[in-house]
Amino acid sequence: MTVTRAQRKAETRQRILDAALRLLAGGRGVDGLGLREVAREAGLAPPSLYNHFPDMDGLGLALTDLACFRLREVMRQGRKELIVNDPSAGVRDLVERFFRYLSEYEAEFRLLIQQRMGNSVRYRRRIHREIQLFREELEEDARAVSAYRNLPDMDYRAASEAAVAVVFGFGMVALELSPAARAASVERAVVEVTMVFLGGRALAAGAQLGGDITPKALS
Amino acid sequence: MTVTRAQRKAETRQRILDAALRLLAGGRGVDGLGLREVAREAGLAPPSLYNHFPDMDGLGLALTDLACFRLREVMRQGRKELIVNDPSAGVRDLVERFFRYLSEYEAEFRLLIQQRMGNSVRYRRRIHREIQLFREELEEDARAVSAYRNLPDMDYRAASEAAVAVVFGFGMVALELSPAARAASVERAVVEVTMVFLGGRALAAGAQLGGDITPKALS
DNA sequence: TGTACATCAGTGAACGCGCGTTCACTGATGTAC
DNA sequence: TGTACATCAGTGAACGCGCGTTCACTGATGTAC
Repeated sequence: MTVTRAQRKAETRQRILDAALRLLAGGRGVDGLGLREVAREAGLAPPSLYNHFPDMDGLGLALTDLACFRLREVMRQGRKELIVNDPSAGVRDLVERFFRYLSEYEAEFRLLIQQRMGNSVRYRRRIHREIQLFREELEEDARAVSAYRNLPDMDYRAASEAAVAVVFGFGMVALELSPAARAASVERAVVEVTMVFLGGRALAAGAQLGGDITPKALS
Repeated sequence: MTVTRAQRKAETRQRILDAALRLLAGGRGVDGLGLREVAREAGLAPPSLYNHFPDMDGLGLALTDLACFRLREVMRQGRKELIVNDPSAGVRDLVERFFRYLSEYEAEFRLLIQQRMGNSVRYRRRIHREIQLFREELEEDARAVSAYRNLPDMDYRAASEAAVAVVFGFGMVALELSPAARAASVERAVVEVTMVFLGGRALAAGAQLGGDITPKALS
């Protein structure tokens, strides 16, 4: 079987993206990437990049898209039955999936977070939308649990938003940590996400700060 | 009264920092700041900056220090009596203080968040420490509430960590919002921080995800 | 299948530009006597 | 207080450098007949 020109082109494009991600893994920002540097890392002459991206900004956008796509792909794998049957296990699954994503695609996550605060409105919007999608899935999951268990409604939007903030907060801190320390964070992350959803229920039940709380017997 | 040379120097230094912050307010990262650009904005010749900072990295560090100092200064003003007497008002006060900080020192906050994910280990550590201090204060506040009201202990560390994540999460999103939209976020932020601490109590009381919750009567 | 032509991914050399930084110098401010 | 000298914040000119990008070209791959 022969390899077509289009296939080779696609491969080269991927090689460029991979090279860029390898450089980003070193901790630098996407703004700090040089065209010549990326070309060198990819084993190409500098002008070759223009055969694949209109300019450096285009490369940045492609990287951002890649990272958005991956985040969605990985975080979409939550199993609905697990979540409604055993919400605790569902939360643990979510957190563990996120930490696995983090260890496997660290550079991409770093890119997302940096670009989220970066200087391009376009990228920021793109990433914001992606995070919103993630939040909406969590919100749906929380709704599903309530429905399945006949629990009273709560502020699903607020709870899912807080949970996302907690998870991404862990992501940002985890980038500084050794693999061992990261593993130790998983438990705390589970605890904190659990707190958020329990707090959502408590608030809906009329609990107030400064008062105590009793769990009702599980049905 | 005459103005000493040292005073003039300090003023010029401040003018440089202000100029840099003004440029950062435009949305760019600190890495994107050019020495000539900052000098121009400050009304100085480019080499003058070397009389105040060893190099551009030194300027970046000074900006980071400034931003850290301000965050601490603003967030330290919480009143302990308010927190223990009326924890709900305490949370609201905290959130409102944060949003006021955000509107007044937006460029500095942006700088902090960008540098937190930036490429200098030094800056990252510096900012991480600062956020930890903020968290520890929150933790103390939560402990104080429990002690004052004879409530059972909870996981104060996890709760304060989650609360900080929520607050900073709002900060990051708020940077994209109009002042009106920001004002509307305040309520949601209050709700979410409340959820976190209520969830801390609920978890300590043995509540589980998927179960319901009853508040005990306030003592 | 063979030939002539078109396409186009990749290249080497060159462009103008703004960067951070250095340096010798200026002149006002500060200091010693 | 007056004078002579030292300090040092600020300057204008210049440095070498690497940047993103352009351009004419090469040669393998693809296509038409």
